[in-house]
Amino acid sequence: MTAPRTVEVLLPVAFDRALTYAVPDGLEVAPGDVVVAPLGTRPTVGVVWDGGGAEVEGARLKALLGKVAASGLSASMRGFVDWVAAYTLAPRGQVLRMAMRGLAADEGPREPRMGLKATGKAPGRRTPARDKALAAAANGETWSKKQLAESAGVSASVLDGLVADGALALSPLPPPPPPPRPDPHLPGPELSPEQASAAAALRAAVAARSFSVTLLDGVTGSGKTEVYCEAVAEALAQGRQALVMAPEIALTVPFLDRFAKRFGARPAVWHASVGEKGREAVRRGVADGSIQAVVAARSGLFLPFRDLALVVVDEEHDAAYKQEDGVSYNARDMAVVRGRIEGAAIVLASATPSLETRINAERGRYGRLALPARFGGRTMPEIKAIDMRRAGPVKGEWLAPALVSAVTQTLAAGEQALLFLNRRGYAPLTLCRRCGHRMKCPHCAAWLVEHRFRASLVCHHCGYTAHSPKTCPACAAEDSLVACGPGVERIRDEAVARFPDARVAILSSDLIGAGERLRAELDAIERGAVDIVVGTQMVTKGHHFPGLTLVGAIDADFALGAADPRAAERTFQMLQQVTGRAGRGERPGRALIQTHEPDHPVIRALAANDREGFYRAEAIAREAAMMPPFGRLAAIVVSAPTRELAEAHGRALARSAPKQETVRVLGPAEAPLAMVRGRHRMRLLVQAPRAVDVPAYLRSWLAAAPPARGGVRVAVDVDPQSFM
DNA sequence: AGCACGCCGACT
DNA sequence: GTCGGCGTGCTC
Repeated sequence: MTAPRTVEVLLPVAFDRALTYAVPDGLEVAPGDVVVAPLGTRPTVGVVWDGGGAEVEGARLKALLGKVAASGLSASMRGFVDWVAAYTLAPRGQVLRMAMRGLAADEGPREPRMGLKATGKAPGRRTPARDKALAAAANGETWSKKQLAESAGVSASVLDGLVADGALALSPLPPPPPPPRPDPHLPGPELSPEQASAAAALRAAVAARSFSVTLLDGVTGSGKTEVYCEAVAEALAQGRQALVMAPEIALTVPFLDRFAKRFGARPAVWHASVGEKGREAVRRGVADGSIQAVVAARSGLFLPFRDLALVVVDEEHDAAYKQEDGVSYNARDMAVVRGRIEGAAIVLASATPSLETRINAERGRYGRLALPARFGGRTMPEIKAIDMRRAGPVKGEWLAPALVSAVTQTLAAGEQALLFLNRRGYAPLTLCRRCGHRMKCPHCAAWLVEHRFRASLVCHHCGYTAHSPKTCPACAAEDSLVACGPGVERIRDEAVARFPDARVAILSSDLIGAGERLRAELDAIERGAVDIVVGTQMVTKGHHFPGLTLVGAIDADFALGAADPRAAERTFQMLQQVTGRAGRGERPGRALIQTHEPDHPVIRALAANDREGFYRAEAIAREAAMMPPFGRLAAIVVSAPTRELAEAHGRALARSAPKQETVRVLGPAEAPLAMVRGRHRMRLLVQAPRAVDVPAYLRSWLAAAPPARGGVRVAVDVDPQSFM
């Protein structure tokens, strides 16, 4: 008797090893095939992985249950899953799960959707609603239930009644026409000479049919989208596929419309709120090649493209590319890896590239295309700092006289002003005038932020919410609690008081809950129905406000003091993005930055419009802070139900770190506790020289680390945003 | 990720 | 006496 044929199958569960299964007679399977395998008590859909079978005692071997018609995973896709799992220290099955999203287990010929058709038979009973429905259906065509109900102006239950009566019958609907394909041969927009030469370089990178990474580094308003769309056009013209990734928030209708305008059809869309049906359709289309262009959030990187020519990572600096829960990865960097595996061209686009991408470009690892000027002869906004120590407002107000007069001029000219403050709510601190008590979060080491509109105090770290108290919880004094510092709500109040005739709108993520309301506000601003916008970082995402000519940054440098090694870079990026909103329309813009540190390098670089100088200085400062040769960063994230457990395990882990002289572990003391979704979190930071294999180091560390008990969980965040 | 197994509190 | 809470560990 011969040994049974076996295959290795990876299953989409949080499990690292592929399992060995017997292949029943008559079943032919090859690596990449989607199969059904028994796992524990349940049949589970998985993928045949390659690699020789490990020895398993015959008694424990189970047999595959069957094969699924769905398109499987190519060798390069399997390689990508393996690579990401190894790099992020995630179980391979968990990464496979991401690569299987949208996979329909019952994939095969679709059953036609059923519609309704008039039979010609008269219904048993006639009512006005039934007459309307039959009149609408009288053309003899098959209608979808929803369309028939809508066009007849009756409810679906009327139609159900007619079906029961035999006047309407179920009938298969013709298959929906395939969605229109984007057409790369439509004439593109007119490009400036700079845009045209960048576009030609990107087209060439795609035409080369090989792996490359190019930073498309263009100031706000330089027309990066038009440039990378030419690269997309090249990929489409070759009959190959293009993926455009954008931070979730940017996947808005205006963005898709811009794409549609260039290519005559909307791209396929892939993000969190696309339903299961839509996902299946996109996955299938991408796998069989019928979909050539996809616009996606970070998870789109795991789609099984048949012939991927190009990945564009728009706004590559955006923190939304980093996934923190489950498999922790940065989609921007994994895009580079995927490109290397697939032999695709990668374009990283940003007006404010991340430091690491700039450095990779400077060191020649990535190519760089620069668009240093705005499109259409428009100028960059003029930026001035207001020294709040010398020319600040009186106590209790937040708008400096110079900013107030600038707003006055702007309003008089019929233009829009934006007052930017990256702090939600009314006031970041509430304290007792009598005893000095500060309202703090019971879970985090953070102050509670007053939200006056909601009459509550909120922790912006963990979401803890309490009603605003009337008396001091420490000394019981009445009317002694005072709001300290500004949030956007407070700035709005001040703007309304200062400019009583102006129409003031507020734009912050607090509005997101009411998505409809946010859209209405954005529309109003775009139409010019708003004079002053008070907003958080939200305003930098996606939308264009052509009438905006003045930006005032209220508290520009408040984040600069933070211990975050990226504080300067983040602040510079944020202020560049915000000030870059001014003057995108017909009229030139300007920006005023209120600061207490006018001599800070970030503020000086902004005011001098010295982008290059800032990047150069910051790169040197960052290297110094990392103490060369240390460069790469990783974090071990400990989470636990209680603060004590998180701290105890964090300390135990730090003690157990392998003593490698070339790796530095920064202990729990340097990384403050936070609470996220009801769990206390602690981060241990790891610094290592570039030559060290960080994932391997972490793997060996965790293998020997004290076991996590009592609900403690340990996750690894190999920070790819480093100088690799 | 599921799902079973296991060991402690309030119910028919 | 059991039903069921979710902590722990396994999955060919």
